[in-house]
Amino acid sequence: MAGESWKIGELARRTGLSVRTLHHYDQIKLLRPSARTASGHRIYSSSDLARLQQIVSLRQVGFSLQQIKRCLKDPDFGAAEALRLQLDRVRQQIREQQKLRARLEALANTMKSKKKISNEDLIQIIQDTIMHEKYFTPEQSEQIKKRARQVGQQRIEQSQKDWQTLMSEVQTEMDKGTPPTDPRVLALAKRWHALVEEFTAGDPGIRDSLKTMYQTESVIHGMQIEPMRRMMSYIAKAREVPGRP
Amino acid sequence: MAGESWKIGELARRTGLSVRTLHHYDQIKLLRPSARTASGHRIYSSSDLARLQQIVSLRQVGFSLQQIKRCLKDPDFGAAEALRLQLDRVRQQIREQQKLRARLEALANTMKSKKKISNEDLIQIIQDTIMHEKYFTPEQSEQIKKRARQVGQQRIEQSQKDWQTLMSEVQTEMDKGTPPTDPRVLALAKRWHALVEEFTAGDPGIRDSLKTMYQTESVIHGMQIEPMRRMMSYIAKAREVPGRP
DNA sequence: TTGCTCCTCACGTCACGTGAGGTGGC
DNA sequence: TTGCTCCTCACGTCACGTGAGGTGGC
Repeated sequence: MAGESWKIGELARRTGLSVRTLHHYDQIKLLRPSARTASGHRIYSSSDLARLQQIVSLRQVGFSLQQIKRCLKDPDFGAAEALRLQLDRVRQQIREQQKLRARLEALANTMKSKKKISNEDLIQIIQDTIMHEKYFTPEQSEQIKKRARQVGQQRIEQSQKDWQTLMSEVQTEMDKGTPPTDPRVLALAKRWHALVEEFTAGDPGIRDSLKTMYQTESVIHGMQIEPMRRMMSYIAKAREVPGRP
Repeated sequence: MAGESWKIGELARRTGLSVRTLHHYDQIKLLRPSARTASGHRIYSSSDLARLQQIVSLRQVGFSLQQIKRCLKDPDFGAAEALRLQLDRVRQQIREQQKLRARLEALANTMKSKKKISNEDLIQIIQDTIMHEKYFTPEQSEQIKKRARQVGQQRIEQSQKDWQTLMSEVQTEMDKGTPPTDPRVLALAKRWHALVEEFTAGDPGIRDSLKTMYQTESVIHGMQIEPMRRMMSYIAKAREVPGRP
């Protein structure tokens, strides 16, 4: 029981904490050195060290300094209960971080097929990715990605151009007042459905999700989709016709 | 292009943010409403909304508000690079959170076999758990846990009592100055090794880790282990004897 | 005397939450 | 006139990091 003792710097080195941290613990009365020299230097005893090690351990299970204070002072502090809550919180946080990781990985994936992207385009991609998550399950996303790999980057770009072309043709007919029962509109409808089928690969789940997305959102990929919705209902009427006598 | 516009409360409701958050974004010049009423009320235009949606998206990939500001202002801001760094950070954080989760789960496991535990005892268990992690691999921990389940709680408690008894007997012989070559000490050594073997289940890896732990730490399970180290070397000498002619 | 350690303020961090105290528009 | 919304300060959060300016002990 010689009673070893340390100055603040020595204790910091022994424990891997910073001197500032020990100052802070002193300040908030979490760990006050049991003595001071005449000139005011802090002197920590071996029981101070033992307490500090308890503090560090409790920090390492995620307790706040306030919780640690109460835990060390108040025998009625429900430490076991606090640990259970802590576990719940950590599990929840891991789930959230994993979502974020999946999002960032999806972005990294999307980006690696492109060359230089402007910040503006990148933000657009981010917005699309996040919106995508809202309507497609991870399995559906996986399915779509797999399909994209199968058909290849070139075909995807071609499809996008085909969409542009098709939409402007549809808009033209609508502007001209062509009735949806016109055979030209039916032809456009067939191309429309073919492109949708190509994207969904015939998967009805993906088809439904896509439809919900277009019915819910007002802007997709930076485009107002209200005009597109009007095209959709025009095209839908075209399909009804062949069924009639 | 009628140019819709919203007051701050309306915009908050539309985006799910708080009014205070929008005040904050205004304050740090991240999103300033493009107009004010005569009485000073903020008026947000649809392009303000578009910018806000970009901000929200960038927040959802983990960017800080400062990063978002730069990303929206400076075309040279390396957003793609920042995303990669963000992914690294998130992966690292997940690894750390998973360690913490494993620790808390180990604690929950240890605790569920006990009834009411005082905070003091619980802190002791936490310290032991954390120390344990330093010397045993997850596989070894799993091994030890499995073994504990096999032998049962009762046998474990009995072993701990046996340890206490044995150590006090060894201490007695040391105090009496009994030479380690004495047959009584050899008998003690045999009991000692039997208890170690029982804990390690004959696994040499676990045996080594245990030895390293006792050689490195100065306090284990709240006990000074310096006296125990002295016992160990006394006991070790006892073993050397039978080998001699 | 020179280094190194120690001391006490005290501001800064990050993204807002939460009042306080008062005004504006239906 | 009563509610509801809006306004501008301004402190608080959490666990310290980071100086600033000065003193103490070998």
